Amino acid sequence: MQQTLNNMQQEAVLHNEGPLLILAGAGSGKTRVLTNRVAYLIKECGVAPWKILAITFTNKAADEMRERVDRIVGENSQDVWVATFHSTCVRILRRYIDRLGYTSDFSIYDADDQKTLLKNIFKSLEIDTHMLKEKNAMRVISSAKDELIGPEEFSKQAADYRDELIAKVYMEYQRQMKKNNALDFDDLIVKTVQLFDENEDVLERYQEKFRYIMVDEYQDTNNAQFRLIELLARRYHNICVVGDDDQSIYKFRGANIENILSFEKAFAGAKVIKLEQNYRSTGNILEAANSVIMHNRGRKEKRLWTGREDGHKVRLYQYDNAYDEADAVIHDIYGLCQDGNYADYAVLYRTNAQSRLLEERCVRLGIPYLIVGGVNFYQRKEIKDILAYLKTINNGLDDLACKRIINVPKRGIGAASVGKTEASAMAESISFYDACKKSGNAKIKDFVEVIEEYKAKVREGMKLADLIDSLLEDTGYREELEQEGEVEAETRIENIEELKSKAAEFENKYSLNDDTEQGNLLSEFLSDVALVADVDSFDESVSRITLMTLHGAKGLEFRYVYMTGMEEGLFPSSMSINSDDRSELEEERRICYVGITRAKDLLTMTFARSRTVNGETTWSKASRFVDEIPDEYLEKHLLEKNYNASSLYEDDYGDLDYERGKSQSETDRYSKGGNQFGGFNRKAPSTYQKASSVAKADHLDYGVGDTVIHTKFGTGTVIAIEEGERDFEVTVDFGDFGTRHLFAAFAKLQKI
DNA sequence: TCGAGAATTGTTTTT
DNA sequence: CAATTCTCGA
Repeated sequence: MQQTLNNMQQEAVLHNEGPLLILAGAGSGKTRVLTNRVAYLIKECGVAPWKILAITFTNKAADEMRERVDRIVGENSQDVWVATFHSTCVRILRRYIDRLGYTSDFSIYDADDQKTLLKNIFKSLEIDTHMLKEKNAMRVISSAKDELIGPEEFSKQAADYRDELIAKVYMEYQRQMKKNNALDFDDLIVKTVQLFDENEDVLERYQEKFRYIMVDEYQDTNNAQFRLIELLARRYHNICVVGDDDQSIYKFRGANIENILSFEKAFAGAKVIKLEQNYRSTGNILEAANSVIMHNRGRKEKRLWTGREDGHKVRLYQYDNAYDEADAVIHDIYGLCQDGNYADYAVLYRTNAQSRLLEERCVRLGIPYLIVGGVNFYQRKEIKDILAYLKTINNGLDDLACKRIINVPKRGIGAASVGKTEASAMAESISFYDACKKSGNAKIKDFVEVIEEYKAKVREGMKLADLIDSLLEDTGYREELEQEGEVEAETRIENIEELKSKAAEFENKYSLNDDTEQGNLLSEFLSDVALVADVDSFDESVSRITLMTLHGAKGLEFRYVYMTGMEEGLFPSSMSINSDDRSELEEERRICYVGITRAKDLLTMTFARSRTVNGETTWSKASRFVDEIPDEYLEKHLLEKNYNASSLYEDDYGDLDYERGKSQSETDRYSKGGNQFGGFNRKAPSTYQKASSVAKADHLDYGVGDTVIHTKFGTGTVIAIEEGERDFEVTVDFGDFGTRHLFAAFAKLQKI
């Protein structure tokens, strides 16, 4: 990053009063501008830190920003309110939500919870899921909320039978949410807007508090979020938003590029500053990005430039199938990474499902990796169970949480008893938990007793970690897990331990904080946990390859980036290709643009002729986005023979540089155990760099026939050791885990 | 009440 | 293909 601010950046920093729209291209130093702006406001303009609000998209971005502000401003910089939209709203709501008829210990429902609730609603409304699927209903309701359309209004607008049905579901959904004293992610924004709309005094308080407002990743805001900041900034107009229309990739979540245009309308006289100098990528990478994004029509004209050297051309590789692709990419990284710092490498893909193959290769080669995305820590079963206990203790109105754990671990309370209690709750219109209290069922009584006991413990100020611990013992949860046995239970217990330490950490932070906005500890902890995204815990200081979706990579940068699965139908997705809405394809192109611009030094794009999707083998050609990059920026490595449909049944593999094993039919590749993955002992791909012996040991302290232990696979027997140029390649039979080829330096095998 | 096996369903992307 | 949901027998 450059030492001083360029002219445009400086102008943005110095413009401290009145509305400001910064159109910041990828890698143009927008975070730097934002942080410097905060510093300038505090140090030069004498603005009190607590009057500044900076809204980011992820917690990670918020932490990063806070850290950087700390570094420049020092001292009372922690008074600057840096948070995501969602956590900002939670903090406001915890304080004032009673005005809307909820209580401040409200629960936050994630997608799973929403789905459970919807399922119940579908059942009670007797909706045939062939007519309408929960998921669709959820999507429609969510986008209605993004547009601040409530159930009543939605009902009025309903155009057809399906809409009317959804309106009914929406209505019931909101009713139940209220009854459970719960809000979903969308509600957090919607309810805050509603709070402001209906309570002039509250709005005024926050307008006064937040005299200076900054919004990062502005292109990702949806209408509700736009409305929120518009309300807050209405009084003083000191609002600065930073965004890039080319990086708007969350349309499916309601993000509205139009917000960039409406900004100038909503805030008259807004100053607009463009940042077009890129400080991140080499010339070739940037030109590739420019040439791709040029094909979009709905965009503000701009062209990024860089002062950096041209660098290596963008490498393009074609492989026969997805297995080869994964294999080659990971091998390539292994070959390229001479300094052992794998944190410089990211492998990106369009869909989470693609991570599996890549992960497998990393495990096999013993190369450290981290998958970001997929299943969030907090949505694992065991964690959600514990959290449901905490929610039940904290918010007796949360029926969902209570029902989740009433028979976990098994207490012999089955569906029948639950149904009976549910009915009586309904009849008396009380919460499920209150109905439990009144229940005559002895087992349910025992359950209630446990919860009551813990409510008392919380009141007495028991530490969160201790609370979880004793919960595990008292309920027999730990015991049940242990009986379940073996490896599974162990990782689950480890996860719970992890949760305990996070709880302890949170409690420490909490007790140090004397913020007036904070409510009770348990509520705060639960909402903190609910709003954590997987990217948030991503730590770039650890040496490991990062595997994630292109969406997940937004806002990050890596020296080496691999964009995999560059195939028509996958990326751009077939959905967007078949859609008659051109903008869907443009969104895909923006995703591609985001991916390309993550790379600092070297970008590699790969695609495969065939790939298994949904258990079916599909054949595809290169993504159109690849074709949109002129040859002058590309270094192509294509297979010699192009696939065509007529040669499907011919021997199409003869000219490849490796043997394709006869037994490797599409179907038995996935069979468990054994070393059935083909292609490993083929000639290394041409990208496989000359090996150096950085990590290579001069000898191994085990030999053929020895029993060794591996951290992931457990114990195994060494079958063969081959001395490669760069490292020893060891073949080990791990029994259940099959036979594996491993690099000795990474596998860290230990003789036992 | 609960587990095992059968049937069904699905794929973008996520705060 | 895999994950989730459904169904049926004990």
